[in-house]
Amino acid sequence: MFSKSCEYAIRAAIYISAESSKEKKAGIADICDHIEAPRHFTAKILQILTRNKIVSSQKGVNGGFYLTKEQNTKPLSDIVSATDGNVLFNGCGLGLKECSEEEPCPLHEKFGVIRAEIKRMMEESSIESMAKKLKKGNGFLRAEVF
Amino acid sequence: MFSKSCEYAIRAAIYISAESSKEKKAGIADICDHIEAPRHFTAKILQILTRNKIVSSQKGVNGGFYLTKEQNTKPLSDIVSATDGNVLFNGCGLGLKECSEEEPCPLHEKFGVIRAEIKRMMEESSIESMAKKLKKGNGFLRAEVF
DNA sequence: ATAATAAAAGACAATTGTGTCTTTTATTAA
DNA sequence: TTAATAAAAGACACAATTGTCTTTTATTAT
Repeated sequence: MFSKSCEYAIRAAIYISAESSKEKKAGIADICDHIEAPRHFTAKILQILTRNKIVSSQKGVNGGFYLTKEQNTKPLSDIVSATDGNVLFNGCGLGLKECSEEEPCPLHEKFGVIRAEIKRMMEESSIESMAKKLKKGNGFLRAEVF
Repeated sequence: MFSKSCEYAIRAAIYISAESSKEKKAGIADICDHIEAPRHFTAKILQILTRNKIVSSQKGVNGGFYLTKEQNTKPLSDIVSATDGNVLFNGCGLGLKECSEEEPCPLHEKFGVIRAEIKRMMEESSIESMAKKLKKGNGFLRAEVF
């Protein structure tokens, strides 16, 4: 469904949000530990998110990634668009460039419904609402090590 | 959502079904013309489908691909499983290996609903029902050239 | 000012997905 | 039985995605 980049991006953003609520900035090493993601690759992805103003970052001592109040309210759909583009939200299920109401693919109608629901799900899920689940202990971003 | 392989596979299967209903076997060149897909790549994908008994093939003169009555009733989900595996139908939206009811990712519940609907959509759509739309002229597998 | 820190950026490597071309095998019409 | 046909199979080639490593830049505590 989503690319690896997107999966890491969402998980990282949620973790950063949770840490931000504790007034902490999160460093890459810390983030990757907690979401079980490859370090340098995730660093790149976070650069995309900062360029798109989805997360904030600060260099230097005591620096790291964090979210402003406004950024916290952003929907996961923004992360998907930034990493994977909008094909998932707009594209044809069978990959046809010219698929439309006038010239639909055989799956057009059914797929349209699904696509709209995916979009709605991601638009309705804010980063902070996801982080909230983490903090309440009924949400995980990696397998727990006991 | 689906891989290119899967998109071509579904489109090819639907076209073969439509031709089959006219008691015709479809050759690769013909198939690729009608679904706008790369020839040799599609040939490979059709090998996967025949190995999985989703389509039938016959070599030699007057040979080609066709569907038996039973194969015609198969759901598109079979094609997805054959080409892309079952990650889309079973996997975690955020790519967590260990995501479960007990240890869910923050998107678990919402994504579960979507995933089930995708699965249902593909299980409820038979190859022949898709081919029917083609034949009725309200379904296309490529941009029409006028 | 300096050293330590941490993100940004760039170069590169490995893997997977996609696509092309050629040879082989099976089938059938003649 | 032979020639023509069409799928199967195998060897590559190219591109995109994913992942690693190193260097640079900005920030801040001292």
